[in-house]
Amino acid sequence: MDDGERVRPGPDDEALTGEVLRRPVTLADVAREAQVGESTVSRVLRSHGSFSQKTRSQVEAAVARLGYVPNRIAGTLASTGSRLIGIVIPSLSNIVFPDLLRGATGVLEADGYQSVIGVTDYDQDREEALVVSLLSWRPAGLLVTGLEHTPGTVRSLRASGVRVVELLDVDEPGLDIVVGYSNRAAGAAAARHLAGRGYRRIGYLGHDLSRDLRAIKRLDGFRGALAEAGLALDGEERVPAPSSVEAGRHGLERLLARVPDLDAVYFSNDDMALGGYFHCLARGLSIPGRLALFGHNGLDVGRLMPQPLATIRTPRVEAGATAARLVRAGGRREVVDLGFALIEGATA
Amino acid sequence: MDDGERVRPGPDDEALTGEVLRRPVTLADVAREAQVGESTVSRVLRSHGSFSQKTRSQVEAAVARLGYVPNRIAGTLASTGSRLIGIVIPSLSNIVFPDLLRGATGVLEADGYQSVIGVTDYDQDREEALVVSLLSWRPAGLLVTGLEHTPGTVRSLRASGVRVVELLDVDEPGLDIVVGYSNRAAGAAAARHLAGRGYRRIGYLGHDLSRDLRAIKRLDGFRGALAEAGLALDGEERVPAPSSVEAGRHGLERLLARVPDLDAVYFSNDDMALGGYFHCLARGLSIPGRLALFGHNGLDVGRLMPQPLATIRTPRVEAGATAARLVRAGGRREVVDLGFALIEGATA
DNA sequence: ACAGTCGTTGGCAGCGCTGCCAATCGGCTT
DNA sequence: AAGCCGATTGGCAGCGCTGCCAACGACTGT
Repeated sequence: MDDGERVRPGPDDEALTGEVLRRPVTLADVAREAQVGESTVSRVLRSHGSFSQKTRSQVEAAVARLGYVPNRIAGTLASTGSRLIGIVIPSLSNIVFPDLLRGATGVLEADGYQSVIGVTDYDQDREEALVVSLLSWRPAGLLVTGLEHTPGTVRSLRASGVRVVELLDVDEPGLDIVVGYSNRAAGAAAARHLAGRGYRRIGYLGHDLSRDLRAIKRLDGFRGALAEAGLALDGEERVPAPSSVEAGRHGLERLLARVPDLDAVYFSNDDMALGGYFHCLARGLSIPGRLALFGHNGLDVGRLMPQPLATIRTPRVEAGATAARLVRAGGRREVVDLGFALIEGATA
Repeated sequence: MDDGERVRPGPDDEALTGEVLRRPVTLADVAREAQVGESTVSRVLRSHGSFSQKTRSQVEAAVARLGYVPNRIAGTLASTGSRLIGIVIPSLSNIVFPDLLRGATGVLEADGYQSVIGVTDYDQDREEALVVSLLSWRPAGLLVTGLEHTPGTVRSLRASGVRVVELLDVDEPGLDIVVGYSNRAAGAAAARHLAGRGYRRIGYLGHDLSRDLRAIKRLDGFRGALAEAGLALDGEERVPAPSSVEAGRHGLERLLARVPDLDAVYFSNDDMALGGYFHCLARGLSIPGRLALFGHNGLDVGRLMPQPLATIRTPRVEAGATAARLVRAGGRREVVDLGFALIEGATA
């Protein structure tokens, strides 16, 4: 094959070069190999525009022969908008957020998008830095958890002009699209359930809430509904650590030590509740006779305990999937409340 | 400020334009605003090369005034190597993989890298497609789970020249860097533990192993060590579904129905074992008197059960972190066996 | 006073691809 | 037979940034 002068060594004219030294294959190489123009190769690879069937096969053959992998960095720069979606979550330790990711990546990967993730560790300043960092990749959209952000984060988000979906909370106004459920309402539903069942000495066991705004809202809703039922929290314990089974187990022990005559406990989430359940099992406390337990999230594990956990199932995977769908659509600002479901279980 | 002819509208010369219509701020805008050259701005922003303190402040002021966010797409194209690391995992439902991600993102984010993730759903063909897709972003490195890949995946990986780390398994030769532990050895250790404790009627409860090669290796190691102790598996049940607490609970029920006189069960992982534990609790089977349980992974939840789960703690977060460190280093091919720890617990 | 140095700085050619536009080619209409 | 139209194709100017190189003082040593 003669293609005249060549500016720099190409992959096809130096059989002696080791693989590693060889320069990457570019679209121009494919064009030369397939005897067509660069734009034609580009069109074929993206199935965009028109070209003959013959051209298509030539290009595909050349691509296979050279092992060409398109460079999306270049493609993105040249066109407008990338196929990247940034996802910002507070943690990976709590299964809630992997669930969110799962919902989102499922939809995104099916459409040829890639997810770039960032983990804030519940730190709003870290979130701000991550948002800027993600925006520097010029993503097609951004999913962030929660509605509370620093002014800097809001400014960057606004200025970037990218579509933003805020997740898992609909209790405050959002920036653009909001997908989730009402944590206040969930807390209230839990309280009404417990009050309705006749529990009167109700306690609360939470984790470190200083950064978990949604857990605070649940507690807030819980307290409010309790008050409407003429009740109040009779005991409250907060473990100064992230939510975990361990915090739930040891926290309940401490809570009961301080307030022994509680007849029900509302936990900040299911992990905590599972820990509490284990504590009761270990101590031989009968459930719900001696003590009723109520969680939040509706994890699978709760459903499979010998006595299914009374809890609230939250739409985590659905929220991720819905967000992934909306973040690419051209629609306008909106709030999608996916609701939640109270699971009666057998522990309350 | 007079800067002569301008090719297209800039963000600073059309006060009447709405935010949305305004073209994004570029490095050239910052240079103009700061009265310096583009390369100078670039140097300042990357703290690379030399420049005066005065210049630095001018540039920083201009950046702040314009709200400039660097375009890493362009930066990556112009330079060599991106600040992206691709991470391919089989699932997000099993906490093992979020743990891996956690270890990796912790290290990567601290160094200004971003993680692009892909979920294969335990499908090797999907993995192949994802690898190509991730490579098209020209990542600085790639983390993939496991050592088994399609020929196509291997070819793409090799051809790309990017650093690859294979995770969570060291039982076969790898492509480049390998970080994990021996699943065979873990299975064997479990078997020796059970045999050593005097259990003789041993069963196995697994999930759908057709795609989970590491679980197969554990079972393989388990069987081997059992044989060395003069024992064999007396019962085996495989739930045709991904591992879950539910599969563990119902699977154990079926296993015991078929082989009632087992005195110990080895589970494919802790989720399954937890389900088994719940089944025993529900049925009032005493543990480990009537039946001993042994898991795999060493999840927190197992440690907090009324009777701590006998299991093997695997280095998941450490593997992610180690991989993240090595994938950027210039080192040579190597295998890093992080080992595992047998946790005696109280269920076996 | 002159050449050599070092710290700074700006200019500009790409990086690999896409979008736009013009050119080409058959086949058809009038 | 001339003119027209749609399908197909190639050329090339950027996209925003980095890397290289030359240029420019301000000093220094001789």
